[in-house]
Amino acid sequence: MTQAKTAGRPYHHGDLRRALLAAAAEAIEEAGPAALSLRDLARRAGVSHAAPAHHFGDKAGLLTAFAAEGFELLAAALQRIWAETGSLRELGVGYVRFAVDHRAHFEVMFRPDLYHRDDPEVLAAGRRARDALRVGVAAHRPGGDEAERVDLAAWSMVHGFATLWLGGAFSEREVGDDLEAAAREVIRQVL
Amino acid sequence: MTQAKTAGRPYHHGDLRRALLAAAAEAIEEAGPAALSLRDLARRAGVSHAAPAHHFGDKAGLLTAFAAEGFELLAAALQRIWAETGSLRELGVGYVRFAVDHRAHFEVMFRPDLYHRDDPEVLAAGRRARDALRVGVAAHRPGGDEAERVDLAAWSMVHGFATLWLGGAFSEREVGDDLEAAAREVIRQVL
DNA sequence: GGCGCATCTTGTCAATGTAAAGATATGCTC
DNA sequence: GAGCATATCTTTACATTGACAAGATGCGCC
Repeated sequence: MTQAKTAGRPYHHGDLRRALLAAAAEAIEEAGPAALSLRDLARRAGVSHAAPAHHFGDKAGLLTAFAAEGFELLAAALQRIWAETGSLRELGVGYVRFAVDHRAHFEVMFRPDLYHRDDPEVLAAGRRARDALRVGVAAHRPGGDEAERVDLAAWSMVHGFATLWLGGAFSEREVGDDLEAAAREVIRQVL
Repeated sequence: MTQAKTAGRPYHHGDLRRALLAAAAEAIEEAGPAALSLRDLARRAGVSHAAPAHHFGDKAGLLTAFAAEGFELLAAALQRIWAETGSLRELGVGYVRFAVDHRAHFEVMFRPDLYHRDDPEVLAAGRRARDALRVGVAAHRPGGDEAERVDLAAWSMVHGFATLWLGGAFSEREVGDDLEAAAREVIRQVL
């Protein structure tokens, strides 16, 4: 027979890899990375529970690809912002904006115990994102050790702000509900 | 019979709750919170696989207690530092130091999808830690909105630095191997 | 001395990750 | 266009886990 038990479903999905990564984003946004289940992703994509293994090996393999995708997205977003505004502050706001808009990716990217941290693609994508941040600081404070320290401080700042916001650590009284406004005020403190 | 199958093990552990929390710290330091297994903790403590459920209900319950313990430890550490030095910078260094010295606790505390975020004990302990940070900023920059913004910036900064350090996001070239020195330099940027 | 209750064990079940082996489609070669 | 190698997906199976229920044990209190 040419059809599986579920009528209308072809034996070959066609674009399963992409579908699984999209399903992962959904699932993680709903319940966090800890609750992620490969079998649930397979169900969402309409394939058998063992299908994901072919594309990603194991669960960590899937999250590796997911993290790499996230770093690519972040690098692209930061490069676009820098090209359009040339503003270091906007670069920082963009970093925070990315964390909130791509919450699932962000939560996996910086949790390397969930994936294969030495995978070449993740490493390369991570470097691209990191470099996209660095150009802004280099332009703002050119030269030497000073720039290096400002760079670390700026990264720490926006990363911490994004992480705390996502974790719900800020009270309403502290930050209100306007993400970008709050981020801009905080970023101003370090520039 | 008064002995379980493993000779020498009494039926009652005596201090199982504390033993399980200690085992959790070990296990999480070894493999991260995602790989934590209640049955493994039970094995480490030398009790049956269902024993943890009595003290903590379920896995999230155990992590709730673990997070609360972490916030208590953090609050105590910060209060001690403030009392001894009265320095906002040292308060920040202490925050980073805590994250590294109590890595397992820190990694759970700010991941509320792992535990019961609305548990009264966690909420209270979290507030105590938060307040311990705030006093430093209030003393350093007294009065009004400005202090509020500096407070958020300082917290974001040290939290981001600690998180990125723990995640291995910094390269050796960027920070060297001296945690406190690197933290001090970065903190200086926001004060 | 006995009773109530907290503590811990044993047994069980559904769900999950992973591996192995088989089924099906796709594309390349001739 | 026929046949075959290979990528893709399914089925089956197994060990591990979290959670629940029911029973065993012993501590403390009257």
